[in-house]
Parts: sequence; structure tokens; C-alpha cells
Amino acid sequence: MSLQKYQALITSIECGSITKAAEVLGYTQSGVSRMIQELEKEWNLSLIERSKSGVFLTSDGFKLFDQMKRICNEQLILSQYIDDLNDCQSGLLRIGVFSSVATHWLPNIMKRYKNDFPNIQIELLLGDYTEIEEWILEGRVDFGFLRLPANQKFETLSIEPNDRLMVILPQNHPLVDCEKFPMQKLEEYPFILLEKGVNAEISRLFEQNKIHPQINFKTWDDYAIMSMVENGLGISILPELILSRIPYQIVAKELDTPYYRNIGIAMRSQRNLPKAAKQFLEYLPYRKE
Amino acid sequence: MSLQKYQALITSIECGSITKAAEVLGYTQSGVSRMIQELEKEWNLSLIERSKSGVFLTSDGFKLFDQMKRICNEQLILSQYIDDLNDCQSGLLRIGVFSSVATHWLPNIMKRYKNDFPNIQIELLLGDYTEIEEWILEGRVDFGFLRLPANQKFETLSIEPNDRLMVILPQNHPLVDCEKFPMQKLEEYPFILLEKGVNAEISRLFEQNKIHPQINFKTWDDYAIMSMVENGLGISILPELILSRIPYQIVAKELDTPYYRNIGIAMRSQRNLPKAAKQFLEYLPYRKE
DNA sequence: AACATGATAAACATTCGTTATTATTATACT
DNA sequence: AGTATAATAATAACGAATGTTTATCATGTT
Repeated sequence: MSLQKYQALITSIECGSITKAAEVLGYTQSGVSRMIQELEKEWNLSLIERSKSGVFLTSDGFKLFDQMKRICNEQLILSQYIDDLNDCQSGLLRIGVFSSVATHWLPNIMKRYKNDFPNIQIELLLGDYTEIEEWILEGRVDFGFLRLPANQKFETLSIEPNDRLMVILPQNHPLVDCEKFPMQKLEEYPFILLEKGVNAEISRLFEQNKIHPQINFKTWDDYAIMSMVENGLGISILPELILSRIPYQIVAKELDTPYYRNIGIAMRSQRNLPKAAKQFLEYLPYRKE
Repeated sequence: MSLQKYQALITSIECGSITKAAEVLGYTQSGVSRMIQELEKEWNLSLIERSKSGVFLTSDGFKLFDQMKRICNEQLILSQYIDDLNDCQSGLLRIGVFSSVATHWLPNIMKRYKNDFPNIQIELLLGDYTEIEEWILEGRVDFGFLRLPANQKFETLSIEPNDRLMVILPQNHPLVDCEKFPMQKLEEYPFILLEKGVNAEISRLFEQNKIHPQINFKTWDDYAIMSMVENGLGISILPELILSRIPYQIVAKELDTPYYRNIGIAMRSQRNLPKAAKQFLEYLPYRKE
């Protein structure tokens, strides 16, 4: 049972000769002759009539010919798919992202990638860290963005530059002109906390520095926070990534002790990544972990 | 490249486990594992993700999965066709026939055959001896009816009983009551000669017996001859086969030296005949040549 | 007679599929 | 929590099966 045998028979019929088919297919005459015999033996049917001036189908062969051709044709299509995948002429790319990456960071990269590989279909699955982790484990996505360090099971790449946490002030805030925002001063003003799923890096920053700000609001909505800060309801801390092209009258200040949200890419195995995904990684400013 | 490998991968995905797939397919776990690896190596792609709780498709694998399934499915259909051909649940039967066989002899046999094998498609190609010979040589028909002896290239079977040549008389003919018609008497009455293509057996009968009848008409039309004889325009000789259920007021007499038209079946090779055709031969009253 | 066709036998090469084993991880049970 | 057990897949080595070739034969066509 083998497609090469089908092809041998098909070509022999189309050439009207086993010898010619052998030339076309790059076998010897003997090889093609035997392939067809093997089919006939295996199926207990006589498929072709032989003569000294060539070969042609028997009635039984005729009945099966189209189906054999169909199978070979489907195989040809499969081979084409494979070739396309190998040179990224086709492919599916499933990426797990969280909001800020999807909104502020990826679009630019996707644009460049799409330009070079227009036939790759990209699916962004938007979720929080926990969901993205699950998706990677389950194979729902090829890779995902996570906060590093991530689950030991994953291979990870660190995105550069890391995402600085910035203090957000209204434009009329007393410290608006300071060089860097002193950590301790965070306790002195009403604070609006970004809290999104298990994304607790800001709370941890407080713990590590033993700071206890006056937390007036908690929300998961970046833009709500910026709006609230603009309106003088308090100050906040947001990852720099979120702050690109902000439509709000607010000021972002570095902390005196800089703090980073380390964003990375995680996957089960970089080696097993589809070609399209490997290619995509080339467009990211990452460094090996 | 092999369908079994596709099936190994498909079943592994459907079972979610290489081990289970191996059980289902009757391979060892090791075998299935290697088959999939061989596909991946051959295509330079990673098709599945392995884990300790089973396997699932990568994006690339996902892209190819349906096409692999399609191919396996087409193969299944082909196998079904083959099985059907082998037990005559399906098939094509192309028979070369000449008029009298098609009209007077085959229908009865075809009816019994069709009854037993209703799914075999029968094509009758009507022609004269020369055409039928060509069709057999070209493989246009599986076998054909010919006058024996036939071309040396053919394998032949003789139909029994042979087709007696009968003298046809009008009902008021002087010799209507004789036991057998004396050969010499043929010269004494106007004669209507059946001459159809190269079908010259009656002329040859005359030559062999050195008889020179008064040939008034020649025609290839059996029924015209019967009609002419009925109307007293002469006498004739026709093969007995044509005379079954004649709608004419005529009398058929055996010759005093009986003469036969030996009808037979000819084919390139009895061994290479499609199953359906071999089966059909069983319905014919033939004897080996 | 020369050429072209397909079949066959024997030798060689490759692939297939197994057994036995290793490695890893999930699960069950103290 | 730690340990034993079971389940998963990968790997190496090997023999069997299959695939393919070379060389040759047999037969018919030109």
C-alpha cells in the first residue's frame, strides 16, 4: 500500500507505457513493472493489460483509476501545504497576549511581520497571566506573553527593554518637577491601584519597600486610572508600556529606585515552534534567558 | 511517505495519546512514536506536542491534520471499491457483440446475471466481427463474440451448442416436407444471400461443396431475408440463432450435411479478466477450446 | 536484424516495526 | 510532604519486510 505505486500505475497509463513512466518518475522500468504487479497481487485484481506496444487499463483498473488519481492529488496538495509551511507562505500563529502588550506593543511588530509574511494567519488570544499560562500548556497558543520569571515548565525569552513602572501624577501635582519620584512620598498622596487578575507587581513593590500608600481605588482599567489621575483623584503607578501615546493630561515620573515589570515570551519548547512562530520571534527585541 | 504514518498521527491525536493509538492500530507504542517522528523529520516540521499526559497538535500539525485525514479517507473509499470489485458488488463489464447474439441469445443470459449481480454495469458494444476484434485488442471491451476460429492472439471459448445453418423455405415450397434439405437442391431455386461484413460463412459453405446457387439478392438484414422468403422470392440459409421466435410464415430445414457457424468468445487473456467478466462467463454454455 | 516492449531473478538498500530500556511526570498512598 | 507506582514518550538495536536496481530474458514491432 503506497502512493508511489499508485503514481507508478497512473503515470504508466498516462504515458501508455511502463518504460516511459519509469523515465518520467525516475525509476527503472523493472521497478515500475514490479510496483504495478504488487498492487495487482495485493488487491487480487488485474489492473492493466500489457502488450509489446504498451499498457492500458482493464475494466477493473478503469474503475479504480480515478480514485487512485484523487488520492495522489490530495497528497500533492498536502505536500504543497508542507512546503508553504516550511517557507512561511502559509501558517497559523496563535499568540496569548495581555491587554497592554496587545494594545501598545504588538501592533507595530505585527505590522512589520504581516508585511513580510502576508499569508500567515495570526490569532491573538487576549487574557490574563493565568489564562495565558493555561493556553500555552494546553497548546491553544504557540507562545504567550507572561511576566517573568514564569512557570518552570516553560522556555522563556525576555523582552528588551524591560517595562519600567512609572508614577503617574496630575499636571498640577507638587512633585511634578522633581527629577525622580521618591518611593517614600507614595504614602503621602491618595493612591489608585491597578489590579488585574494575578497581576500584582505593584502590590509587591509596596511590600518589598515596606510602603503603605493610601489606596482609595482599585481597578483593572488602565484608562480609568489615567483619567482619575488627570482629574486629581490621586496618583498611581503604571507600566511604561501602557503610557505610550496617552490622551490624558498627566505626567509620568521614574521612581528613585527603578522598578521593572519583566515581560517575556513563554512557550513549551522553542524548538517545536511552528516555522511561522519562529519567524515571528525574529521580529521581537528579546534576549535569551 | 505513507498512509500508515498519517493514520498513526491521526489516531494519536484522536486518542490524545500515542500509547492508546498504538493499541487501537495494533502497533507498539514505540512504533507509533517513531512513525510520527519520521513524518516530522521528513517534513522538517513539528506536528505534535508531547507531554506525560498525552499529545496534541501544534499549529503546523493543525494546518495539515485535515488534509491528512482527507487522504486517509479517500484511501478508505478506494479499499471499499476494491472489496466491491472482488466480490462483484460493483464492476464494469464491456462486451463486444454482433447483432444476432445481442438480439437472440444474450438477453436471457444477461437477465440471469443481472439478477445475481445487480450492481455490475454492463456495456454492450454492437459491431461486426472486424470491429469486435479491434475492440478486444484495444481493450475497449473485456471480451467479445467472434466466429471461430479467431485471430491467434486471442484466447477463445467455444459456445455450445454451435449455431446450425438452416435452410429457409416458404411454407408452400416443394421440399417443405423433406426430412433434411439436400445440399445439391440449393442450386435449383432462387437464393437470397446473407452477407454481413466479413461474415462470409455461407459463401464458404458453397465453395466447400462446389455449389453454385442462383443468387438473386444479397443483403445483411436477417429480417428482410425472412420476409423475402415468406413472399416466395427465393430460399436462403440463416444461422439457427437468428430464427428463434420468428414472426414470419417460413420453414427452417436442416441441411443433409449439417453445417455450423462456430460462435465463440474471444479475449486477450482469460486470466486478466475482471472479476465481473469471469463471473459472467460462468453463465455461458461454453467449452474450452 | 534492430529496436522497443514488459517480465523475472538475484542482489542490495532502505524502511518498518519490534523488544528492551530509559527518562520524565502525574497520581495514589502513606 | 514525601515516596512508591503507574503512565507517558523517546531511544537503541535488531530482524523482517519492502523497495529498487542491475542484468538478463522473452516477445513482438518496425
